[in-house]
Amino acid sequence: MATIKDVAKAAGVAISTASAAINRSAPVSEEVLAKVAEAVRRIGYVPHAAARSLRSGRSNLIGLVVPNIANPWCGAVAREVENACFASGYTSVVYSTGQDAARESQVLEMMRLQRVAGMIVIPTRSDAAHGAALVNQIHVPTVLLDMQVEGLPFDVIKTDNVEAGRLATEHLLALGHRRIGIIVGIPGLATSDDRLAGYRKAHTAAGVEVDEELIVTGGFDQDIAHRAALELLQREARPTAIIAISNMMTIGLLFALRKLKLAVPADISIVGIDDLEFSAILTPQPTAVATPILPMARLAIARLLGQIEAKQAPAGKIEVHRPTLIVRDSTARH
Amino acid sequence: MATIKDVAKAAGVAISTASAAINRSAPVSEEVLAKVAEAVRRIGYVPHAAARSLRSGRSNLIGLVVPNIANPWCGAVAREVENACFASGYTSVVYSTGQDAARESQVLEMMRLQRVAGMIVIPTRSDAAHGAALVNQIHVPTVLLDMQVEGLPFDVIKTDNVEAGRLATEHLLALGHRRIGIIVGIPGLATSDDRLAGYRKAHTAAGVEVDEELIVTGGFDQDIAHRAALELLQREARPTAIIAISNMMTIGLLFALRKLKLAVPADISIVGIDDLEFSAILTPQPTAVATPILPMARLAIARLLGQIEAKQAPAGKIEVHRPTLIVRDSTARH
DNA sequence: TTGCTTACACGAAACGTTTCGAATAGAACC
DNA sequence: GGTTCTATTCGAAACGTTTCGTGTAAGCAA
Repeated sequence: MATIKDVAKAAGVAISTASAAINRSAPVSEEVLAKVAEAVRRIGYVPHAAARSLRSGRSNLIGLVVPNIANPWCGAVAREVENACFASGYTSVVYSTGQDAARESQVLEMMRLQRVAGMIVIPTRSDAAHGAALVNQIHVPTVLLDMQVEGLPFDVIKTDNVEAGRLATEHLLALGHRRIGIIVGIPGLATSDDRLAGYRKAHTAAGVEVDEELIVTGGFDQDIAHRAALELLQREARPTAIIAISNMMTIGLLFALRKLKLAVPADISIVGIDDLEFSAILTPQPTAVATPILPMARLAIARLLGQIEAKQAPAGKIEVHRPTLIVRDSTARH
Repeated sequence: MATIKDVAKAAGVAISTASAAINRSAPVSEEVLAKVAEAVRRIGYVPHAAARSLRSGRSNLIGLVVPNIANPWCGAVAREVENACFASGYTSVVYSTGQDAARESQVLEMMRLQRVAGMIVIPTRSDAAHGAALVNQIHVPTVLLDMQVEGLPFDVIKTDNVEAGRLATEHLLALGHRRIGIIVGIPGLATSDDRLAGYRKAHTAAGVEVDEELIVTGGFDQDIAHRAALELLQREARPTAIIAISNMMTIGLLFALRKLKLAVPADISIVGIDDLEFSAILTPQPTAVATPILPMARLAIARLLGQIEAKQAPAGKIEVHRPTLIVRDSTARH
């Protein structure tokens, strides 16, 4: 494959001159500029990113660490990141953690191997122990998306998860529901815990006592949430409404309802947190608390690129975006 | 950041010995092996992928070029590719083309810049002109997924799209439908053309004439398909059944039906090509022709890695996977 | 013309690896 | 004890860039 040496030879200039012409990194005469450009075109020269990054010490790789790239929610983030990277001459490399801390550690190691210039990370855990482990593994500008990690000094872009849980619950309480089930994810995970906290907060505000029995753990997967929902729905004293705290969990819940032939919202009301892109074609259309994932993703990558280019340290700033309740047909008065 | 030089110094050996010990690329005594391993651990050394690939001429990057990573279908492919890459010490870099040839060209240029070891490409076009353009841009082992490109000498892993179109149509014809609409994607694109060909084939086999008016072009996007579906559905002489040839198009179609308050399958029957993962929670559950995307993706990456490691040339083999009809509730006798 | 500046072009070093031929040391053989 | 072999270790070159200190010719002021 053609190298810059070939370009230099073809253009009849020194290698360093060719480099300067290609990168416009030093003054070069119009004449030489044209000769080099022509040579590049003729030879079909494309610089070698690895060599470039090795010498310059600057990488053009941006790491994206998500729970699961097959999840459309993550896909949307990836798309935004990819777009922004492309526009700025970076290339994104994506890895999925499967929401598993050990795997996350391996993935971060890979990122280190590739010497990414910076990372956007949706973490697997949010506790201090996890933060302590991670702080030694991350040596590049990083922006945490969707979730804060205790003790990690990076910028965070997240949703107000307490508010998200509160909005969903408040809506159901206002409709007269008093036995509201909630399927949470992994305990100890901030997104999950916070949304549950919002659930409690709404209850307190309404003066309704929380029945701890109605809080079930479902994991963030569709399958596990599905099983948890089945269990919850088949109890003697069934809740009159259920909240699922993530998109995949909502699908699992809807599947369980379908299986048990329960009518929504006649038999039971449903609220999902995180909206489903295809909710318009569901029957009934699910009431949901939407989180502004696209703007958040865009902001995250913009922040990251800013930190990389300006070599400015992260402010450790936590930016919280407001979720919004979208009332549709899956919730009714009780 | 620590380099192999630091490791060598810490272990009290030469750089080349350290390299040999780390990579097990040459015989090294047990004693030195242990010393080097210990040094690596203590210093926290992680090799520099760029330097390594520069010197060795081998890259550990695998390129994945898809229409749109936010599309769950592509996400599923990405996940499989990522998994296989991870297991073999490669890292995948994903780029979306937006089904646009110009963008695809830019993306391939990026892949070239990164000197990927190989690529899995879901092409944007399949005609010979496109093949002629692409053949000059691709210089690494490549496997084409989902679609063949005329004149490109690579292995292809695809579905039998004619059969997919035929299965969907045959099913509807067997149910007594005679006016079957079909929303196709971009004309000239093999997946689209072939599925349409299957539609014609089924008609011929059943001795039913095709009404060309019922073939509308919708693009692969949800929005465009949605508009095309609306147009088709609001005609004087409405078809009694409609086929959508991709997952996103099916969503667009379902949305249009919902908007027009048409009952499925009472008013009209629906078949989608490519199954929707969440079809279980739709009402009615859509009859679909499923394509084995996961096995195909797994096969593609396995093939590619094989070609890269064995340095064996692609056989130019076209592997065709069978689609299967899954009858659910969206189709009824006419 | 001389001296000084400006504008550009050049050559060589360096980035962190791998690779390969050469060096060394001990073991085995005669 | 010298020679040959084997097993390991070493040193230096090379991969394709960027970067930086020098060199040089033209332009300008004196």
